[in-house]
Amino acid sequence: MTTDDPNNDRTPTLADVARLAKVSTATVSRCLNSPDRVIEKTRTKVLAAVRDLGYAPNFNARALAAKHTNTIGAIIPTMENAIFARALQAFQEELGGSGVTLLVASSSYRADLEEEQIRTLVSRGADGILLIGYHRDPKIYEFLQRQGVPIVVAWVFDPQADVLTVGFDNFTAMKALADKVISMGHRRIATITANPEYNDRASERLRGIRAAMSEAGISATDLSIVESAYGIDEGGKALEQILAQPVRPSVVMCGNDVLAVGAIARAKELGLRVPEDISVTGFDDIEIAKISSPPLTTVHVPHRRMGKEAARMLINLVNATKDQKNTLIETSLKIRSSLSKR
Amino acid sequence: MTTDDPNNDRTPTLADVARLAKVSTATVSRCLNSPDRVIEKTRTKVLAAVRDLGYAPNFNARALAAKHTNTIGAIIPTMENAIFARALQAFQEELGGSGVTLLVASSSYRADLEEEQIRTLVSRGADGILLIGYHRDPKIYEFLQRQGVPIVVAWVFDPQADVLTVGFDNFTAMKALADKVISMGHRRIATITANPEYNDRASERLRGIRAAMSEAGISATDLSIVESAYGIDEGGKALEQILAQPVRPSVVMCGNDVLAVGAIARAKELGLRVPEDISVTGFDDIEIAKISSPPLTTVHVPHRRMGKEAARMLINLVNATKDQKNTLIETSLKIRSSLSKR
DNA sequence: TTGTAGGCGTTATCAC
DNA sequence: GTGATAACGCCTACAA
Repeated sequence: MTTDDPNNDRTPTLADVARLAKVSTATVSRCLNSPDRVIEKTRTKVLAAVRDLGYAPNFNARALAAKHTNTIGAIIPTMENAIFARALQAFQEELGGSGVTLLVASSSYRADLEEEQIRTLVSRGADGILLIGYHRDPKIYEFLQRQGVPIVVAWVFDPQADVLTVGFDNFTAMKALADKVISMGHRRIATITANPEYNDRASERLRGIRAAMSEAGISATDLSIVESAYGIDEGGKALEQILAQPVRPSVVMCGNDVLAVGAIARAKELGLRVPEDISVTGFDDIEIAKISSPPLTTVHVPHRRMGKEAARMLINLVNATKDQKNTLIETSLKIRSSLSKR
Repeated sequence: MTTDDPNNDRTPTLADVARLAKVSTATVSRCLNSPDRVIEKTRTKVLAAVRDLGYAPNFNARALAAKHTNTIGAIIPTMENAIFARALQAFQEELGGSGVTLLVASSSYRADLEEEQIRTLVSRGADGILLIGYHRDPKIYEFLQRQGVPIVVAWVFDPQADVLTVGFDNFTAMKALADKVISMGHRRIATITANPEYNDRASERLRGIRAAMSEAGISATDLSIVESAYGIDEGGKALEQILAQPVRPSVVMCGNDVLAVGAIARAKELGLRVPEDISVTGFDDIEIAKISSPPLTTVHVPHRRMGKEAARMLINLVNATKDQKNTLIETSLKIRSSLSKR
């Protein structure tokens, strides 16, 4: 065998294909990327060589030369939650339909990890990035802008923001639920929320509850707040904290459905009846809300629609097809039996 | 400005850093990759330049030159299921601890998509890949081997397989549960399962039920099988199919917990009491199993441990640290009140 | 310890 | 329609 015999065991390259098909590497490249720019006969010849060699293009080399990757990244707080998973699935489906592949990372709700992952995604050449929630170090937005990587922020709707958002108004949505709760006679309210300091969805929802109470003339001191990580067990523990307080609330408004079903389960374990002894509400309307017993009163969020819309916006943004605008996703109240009159 | 003025708006490169720090690109590269191979003084100088420019290495260029990416890929059937999410989270945590980043893709339980994603991961230069389940076209294994990309297969334990596996024995685990079910007096059994043809976990579990029945001298005709996609609603629909059959079974053994809670919810909606009128079992022991009402009898699978172990094996495999061997993850029965004596 | 220079596999700009 | 050939940004012998 001569030195430049292509038939050794390293993975085949464009050059190998070109040699076998007796054309130039440029032609092979064209066959793969814009087949119509090459004559039928040579195309079949090249494609045959591709198949014979089991050639697969080297993505990194391609990205390096082409300066785009047909890849969009997404950073979600966690995969261990149907909420994000559902939206992400729709996001991916929509992307796939346009031939772009998705790169996912999860930040575990940690700002430092998220920042790291943003840099990773950028250095990997993501053509665009999906982020959850608006609140983060301004430097990150500057960085992204400098790098020329377009982003879309989901889960919030904010026409004021200087980035594109797709989502709903967390304040209004939770306020609507709180209005309903109050209209049913509840005065002493407890809430289980994520740390609102670094989570704008959580802080807006909390603000919604406060606004509703204030409007109804209920003292802010009648709201007791427990912060908790998201999780079923965590919801249960938070409920225990609430019950340990001197005055028992008549309703517990939870930051999401996962916390809520955890709270319900624990309440029942402790011998309380839901909703007779204590009402519970959630947020998101994921599948467990329906099968919970009692079924959960919650705010319905069309996650799949949001994911799909985010993908559409991002694709258009990357292609600079046209000016995109913020898009509002409508939410609605889902009243089920975990909430009853006081 | 001269033509080679670095101070324009394209993103900075190694060369820019080198110029600013007045060293060669090789030195900059070394500073970043093996800092100890360069003297303190020049290192600080270089690092300062890196910061000033906001330089971030181009991942694709690095991968192209270095021929490895410090990246491991994982393809899971779906993200919309806590089962995989939980294992994947642990997988990622373990990888992160070793400085390797994770690339995730989800195949939607479709063999064709999975194959495509495997090729994508390979062409992106993944140093190793995690796959779920052993059953797939042998050509894929050949391809992976030719490309020199090591893999680990999770969710199954099979010492016979010619690839590394980490998981449990689906047959034995489900048989143990079926043994228990039968010991409680059940004779007419129904099962809701994923299509066993392309899902070796499902087919092994089904085989486990059959073996237990056979050992107990129960006719195979006393098993009624309903195939279903995984999902809460799907579980409910499958239960309806079961109830529509002439003879009602006394127990429904589900392929996973998600199907099981869906079946329970639907049964209750239809006025049946669980377990008095019909018992239900699951598989996996995810969080909803505990909060289901009644709580779900199921097979406990330590998903996080499995994910962590998979990461460890893959890292060692990539580094060729030492010979890896198949590792067995122990499962256990979780008996809760959704199963009662016949 | 540091610098020089060739190469990694593609794409894209030119000619022809 | 096709073929040379120069980038793309980084790593890594090899030399100094």
